[in-house]
Amino acid sequence: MYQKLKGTYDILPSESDFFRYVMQEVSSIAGLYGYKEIQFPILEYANLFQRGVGDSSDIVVKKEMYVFEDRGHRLVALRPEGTAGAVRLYIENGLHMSGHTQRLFYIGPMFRAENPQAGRYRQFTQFGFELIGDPSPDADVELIAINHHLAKRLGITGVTLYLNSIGCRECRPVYQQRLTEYLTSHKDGLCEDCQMRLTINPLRVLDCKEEICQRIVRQAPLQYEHLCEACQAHFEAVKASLTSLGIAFEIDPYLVRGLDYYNRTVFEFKSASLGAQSTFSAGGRYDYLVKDLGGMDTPATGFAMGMERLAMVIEASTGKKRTDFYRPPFVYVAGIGESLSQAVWQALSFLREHGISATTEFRYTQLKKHLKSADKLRSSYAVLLGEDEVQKGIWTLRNLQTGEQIQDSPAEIVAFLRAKKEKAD
RNA sequence: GUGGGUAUAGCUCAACUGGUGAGAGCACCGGUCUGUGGAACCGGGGGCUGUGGGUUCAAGUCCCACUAUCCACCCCA
Repeated sequence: MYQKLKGTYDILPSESDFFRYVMQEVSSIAGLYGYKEIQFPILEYANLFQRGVGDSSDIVVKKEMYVFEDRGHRLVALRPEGTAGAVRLYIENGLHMSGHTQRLFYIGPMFRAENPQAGRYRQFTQFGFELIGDPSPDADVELIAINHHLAKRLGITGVTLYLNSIGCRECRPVYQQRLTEYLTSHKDGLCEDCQMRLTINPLRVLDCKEEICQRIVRQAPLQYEHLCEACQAHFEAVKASLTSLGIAFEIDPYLVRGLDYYNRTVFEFKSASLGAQSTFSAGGRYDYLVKDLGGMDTPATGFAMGMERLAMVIEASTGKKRTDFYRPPFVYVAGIGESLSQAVWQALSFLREHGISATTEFRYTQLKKHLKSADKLRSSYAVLLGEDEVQKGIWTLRNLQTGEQIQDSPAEIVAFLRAKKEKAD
């Protein structure tokens, strides 16, 4: 038997309405904030991601990218994240020439060759929001506000927003220097991994979970205490704006982003209901990336949300299962007897033309079978079509919850159903 | 890449310390019931017990390897 690849998953027909609901809510929020959807390839030149994501990120260092040579001997990769592709799209299509800030969002599959775990897949879905061209603190705040709004809209509870500033290319090296000095002086007390991190990316030592490292880290100098004036002002403005919007946050001085391109504001939304992979949305400012990828010097900020994790959070906080979102066809058409195919088709078409979802089982001729099918599909109504109805040119409509039946002309019944359907929606 | 748990029907799980043809519930199909479903009753199909080796008179059960899956580390959405 063929099996799906490790770290991938199937969405079954009983679950797909749930995911569609989540996606619709997200794109509806995007619309409310004036974000336009963009689409870019899943497959790109591998060096776009190597540049974009950064050489010290684990995606590159630990070879978590799906990279291969295509038939033209081009080195290509399945995108491990969306920002690099979005920025490439921005630059290649000259969107900066439009003269205003670009508010973009995307949704789609991402790929990382990691070992799967609860809430972590090799193929997963992210929706990302990117705000390109605005350096203001309030641009960062807008993205956080979108997360906040979305959580509220989806009925998510028990989430915490963690916030930090990681400085800029002016103040970060100064801080890193101090941090490195401090950590080097305590090198012997650090775990093996951290001794290595010390040379690659000392910031990573900060969120090491080893107790021996934690003891040293607790005394370490903190970035947000060593911000330059401009970064300090930016960070204060973000905090002030969040406070005035009534969005609660916690400063996490050890919050560091895995991707190299971030500066200043970084944030994560975590849920206690998720297990070890508790972050379901994360983002921050990336003022250097556009230029690094060959564009003009352009400030930018954004975030990405993991759909699978978001789905788990929704289930945990609403108590609903994904199958609870299933939407059955509204009407089931039951053709009773032989040679009714034409009448059944006419009824189905008439219903569908009026926006009413309808289905049938062509293979059944007995009413009993039909009703069982309608029951299994969980349809609300059944249209009964036998020789009587066909001769008289009427339909019998059965309410499948109450068993109530009425007979009327197709036009009247469709009008009735449309009213009922609007109520149900 | 590393560590631990698990692997029996489509799903959830049984099968005493190894011992006669591997069971149940749900689901599925059919019948009781040829224009009235959800219930009940009766019947039916389905499993080389994850794969491959080994120990034994005898393996679903014990041992080894592999694979898959879950959880965790690393890291991340």
